[in-house]
Amino acid sequence: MRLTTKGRYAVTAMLDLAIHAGNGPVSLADISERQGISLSYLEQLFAKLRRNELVRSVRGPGGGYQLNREQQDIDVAQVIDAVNESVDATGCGHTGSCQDGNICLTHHLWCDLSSQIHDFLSKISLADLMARKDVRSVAERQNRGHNASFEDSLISAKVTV
Amino acid sequence: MRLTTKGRYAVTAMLDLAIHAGNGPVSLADISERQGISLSYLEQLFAKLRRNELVRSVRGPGGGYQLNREQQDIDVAQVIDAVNESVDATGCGHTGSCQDGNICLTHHLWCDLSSQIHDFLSKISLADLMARKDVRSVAERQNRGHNASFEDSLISAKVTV
DNA sequence: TATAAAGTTGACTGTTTTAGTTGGTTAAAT
DNA sequence: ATTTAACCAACTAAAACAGTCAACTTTATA
Repeated sequence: MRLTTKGRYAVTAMLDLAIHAGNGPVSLADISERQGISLSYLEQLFAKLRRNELVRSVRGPGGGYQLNREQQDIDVAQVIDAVNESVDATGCGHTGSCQDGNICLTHHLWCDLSSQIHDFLSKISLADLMARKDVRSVAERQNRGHNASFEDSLISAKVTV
Repeated sequence: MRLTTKGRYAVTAMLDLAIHAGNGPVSLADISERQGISLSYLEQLFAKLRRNELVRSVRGPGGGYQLNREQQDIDVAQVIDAVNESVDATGCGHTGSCQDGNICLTHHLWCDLSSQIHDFLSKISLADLMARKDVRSVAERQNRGHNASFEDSLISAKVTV
């Protein structure tokens, strides 16, 4: 199991997409600038996110990416699964052949851990993240830092509830 | 964050140590044979486990390793922390400087996940694992497979409760 | 229609980690 | 003295990570 910047970047980028939705497609260049993630690396990640039908793309000028489902229907586990090869803590991929055909001494422990993590992450949707105070204040800071129009910011968007 | 064979090996080896306690020190060669882990790799792992005072060693013939505390006082999180550099899901090591000095959009999410995992793993002790049916049946199989005396097996040991 | 913005794809690269191996040295029991 | 086993350090092959680079295709718009 691994959770590295790859999975973190993917979730961050998807959240950025959710935050800046409503003004049409969001370009990877914008996400790159706001979140400090290399553009070329984002391209790789979004190729996977698109293959997993979490986002859809619009080509040409003014194009970019959009969420392919409602914010409450995309959870963090799905995003990480899309770019990583799943959050599996076992060494055998749940097949149970960890020690030459048989299960190893700690097989069930890692199964339990895997489902624990997956449960936790799958219960958090992009909508849930958007609602969090800490997320909103960071988003606000990021919008101030750049040439974002006030219209484009989290506060003025319909997100304000 | 990463949980690979390194951490899994460490927990498996510690559990093997717990299972075969009571017959004096357990040699790494025995663990290597039973659990299918390279001897030299075990040496590296046990160097860290010893530095973290989870095990103590006895040198010379008949020597080996023993748990340095009671089985119920060693939990899975401690073992993984000893060989890995902790189960931290953040990229900044909880410092909060993920995006040039400030926290990134998803910082708190990874903090939450980290404590979730740590909580889960720290509540499972070696004694807990020993009590599990699946662990005991695997241990039994492993003892049958080798030249282990019946005295040495999990069932005949005082573990039977 | 030319141009520029943006996605799409594939190959490549430096670095780190993993999972070992090799080859020794010490310490202690026989 | 010999053997057993812990200790230790250096090295390695393979993989993954994080990212770069270059060459496309699609599409809006001037």
